[in-house]
Amino acid sequence: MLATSLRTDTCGLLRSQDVGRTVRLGGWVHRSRDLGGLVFIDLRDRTGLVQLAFGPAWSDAETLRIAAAVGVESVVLCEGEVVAREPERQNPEMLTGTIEVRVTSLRVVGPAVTPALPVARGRGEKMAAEELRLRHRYLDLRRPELQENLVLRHRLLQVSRRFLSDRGYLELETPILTKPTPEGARDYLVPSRVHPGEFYALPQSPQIYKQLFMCCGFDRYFQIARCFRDEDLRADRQPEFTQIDIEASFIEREDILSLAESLIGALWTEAGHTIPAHFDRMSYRDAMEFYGCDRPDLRYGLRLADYTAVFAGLDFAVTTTAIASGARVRGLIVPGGAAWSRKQVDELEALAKSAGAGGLLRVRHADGAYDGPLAKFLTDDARAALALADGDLALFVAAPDRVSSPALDRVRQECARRLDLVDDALQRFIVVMDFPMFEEDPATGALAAVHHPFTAPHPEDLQAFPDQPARWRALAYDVVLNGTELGGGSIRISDPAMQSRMFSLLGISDVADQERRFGFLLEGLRAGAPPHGGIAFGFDRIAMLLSGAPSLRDVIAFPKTTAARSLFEGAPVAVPQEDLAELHLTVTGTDA
RNA sequence: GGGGGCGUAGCUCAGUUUGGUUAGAGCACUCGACUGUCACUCGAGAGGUCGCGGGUUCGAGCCCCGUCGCUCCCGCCA
Repeated sequence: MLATSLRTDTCGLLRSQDVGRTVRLGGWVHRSRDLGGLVFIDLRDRTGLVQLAFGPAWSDAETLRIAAAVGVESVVLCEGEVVAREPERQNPEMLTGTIEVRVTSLRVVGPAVTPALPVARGRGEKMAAEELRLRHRYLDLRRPELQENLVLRHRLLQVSRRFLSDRGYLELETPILTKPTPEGARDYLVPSRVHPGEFYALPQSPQIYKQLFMCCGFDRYFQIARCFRDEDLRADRQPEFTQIDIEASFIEREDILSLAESLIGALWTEAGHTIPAHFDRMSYRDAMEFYGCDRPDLRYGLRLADYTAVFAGLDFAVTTTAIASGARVRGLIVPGGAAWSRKQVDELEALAKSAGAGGLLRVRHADGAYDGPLAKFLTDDARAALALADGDLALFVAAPDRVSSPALDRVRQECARRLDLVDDALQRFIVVMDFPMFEEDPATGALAAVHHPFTAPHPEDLQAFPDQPARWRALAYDVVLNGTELGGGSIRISDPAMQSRMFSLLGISDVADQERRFGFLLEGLRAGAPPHGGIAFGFDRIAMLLSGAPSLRDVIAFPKTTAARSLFEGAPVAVPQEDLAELHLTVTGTDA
């Protein structure tokens, strides 16, 4: 399939059945071994490696001379015969190890300077520093590991397209030059040359456009969409990233979720995994109550529980004061945790404190005795209620839920890590749903959208608490795997009056302001909008998980550093004054 | 914006704790030898702005101050 005018075959696919054939190959010199009279070259292309053999019995003197002299990473064309290797000369570590190509002619068509970092690594040899790998990406991307990652990425993209297209979803494109949105993440701005002082923004997501597609009747849309957010980076966060963006009309929540389950199933299948056809649903409320976070890792237990009743009657100021002020005492019981040293438990407390908790209460039960600062305050009833088994460590936070949840989440994760409870082979998918519509700023009381301002409120809550939006749940949902959010979406607001009310609740109460900022959505909704909703998956993150890569940078061909720079091509850069002038821009605040 | 880690030969690292002769090793590279290697082997050689700038000192890779880059985390990411 990959044969061309210059080659008959590719390196990595040659096998014993090719013995006797005369082949032409092209590739990169991966490694070479010059034994004097004999020369061996491992030739590499994207399909793998094959050993080229050069010897006086079949290669002429000039071919031998070239083979001995060619440097690694040079590109060569060769012709020769595929020969079976004698059993003792086979290399079981190579897929092509039962054969070799006895080369009769060799041409160096792309001589290479000595590579700045090694492409072929010896066993156990470390990779070059990531800074250098990014600086010399043209070499780093030659490594089979990264090639495999990008090939898997390609296959996942094709599976996504085929899957969605087969189900009637249309791949529709949306603009890259869009309108700035003051909400959410910072925009990347693009100055307009023809309109002085005006700017486009790169899209944070195609959200509004895909809703407009629904208003237009396209009914089912998808896009492998590049999105841009000008926020600080992480190992799993890049300034430009790819989403599988989906929207559909005349659907309800479960329609989208079952589509999501099937799509995830198709992607995981492509990567060689078998996963359940159905993901358990969990309410946001339960996720926070039992795991302290909205994307719990269910590969292990250590569930949180409410121990307020146990502490209510105790003569212990820390908990009684907290309970009196309306807080709860929540915590978890860690089997085996009693073996940890004072210092190890202190480290857990430090973790809880770094998440905002005032402290971490602890009591352990070992050799029939209760131990720890809390132990002497525990009555017999309290001990019975806790029901600690021998070897258990119990950890508590007495604080409002908004404090205890993140603190206990961190503690739970660290305990699981220490006890080696995290089974990497498990894939625990869940759908978290019924998120609150808004989160309240504790200082100002201002409402902010938990998902985004186009998410529909739960109809039950609209009915029950029409004037208490802080109590509304949203028709939003996240797909979560092992503590990682793979994607999320919602049923959207299709009623323009409701959408206008949403903007008001979020502080954009001026109608003219709403029209100026979101008029193009409101107009679309007013023109007749079907019930619709959708979901978007973080494609890079999925590719990262399925390839086993430790960083998003390993599944993106030319990624940015954590300072949002491209070390390879060198971006961003300063531009000449005259280019700025044409864009009506002046740069201030730099020393240049 | 804040905190942690790292920065020494083309690459990976040692040396920094306790300042002291000419800064070392492996791989890669150059030259030489070698007809069955597959991380070939053996011999020889070349290769250094110890990230950068300043300071302390008789003397700094090592101590101090500043700064740059990469990275991990917090904030941020509707």
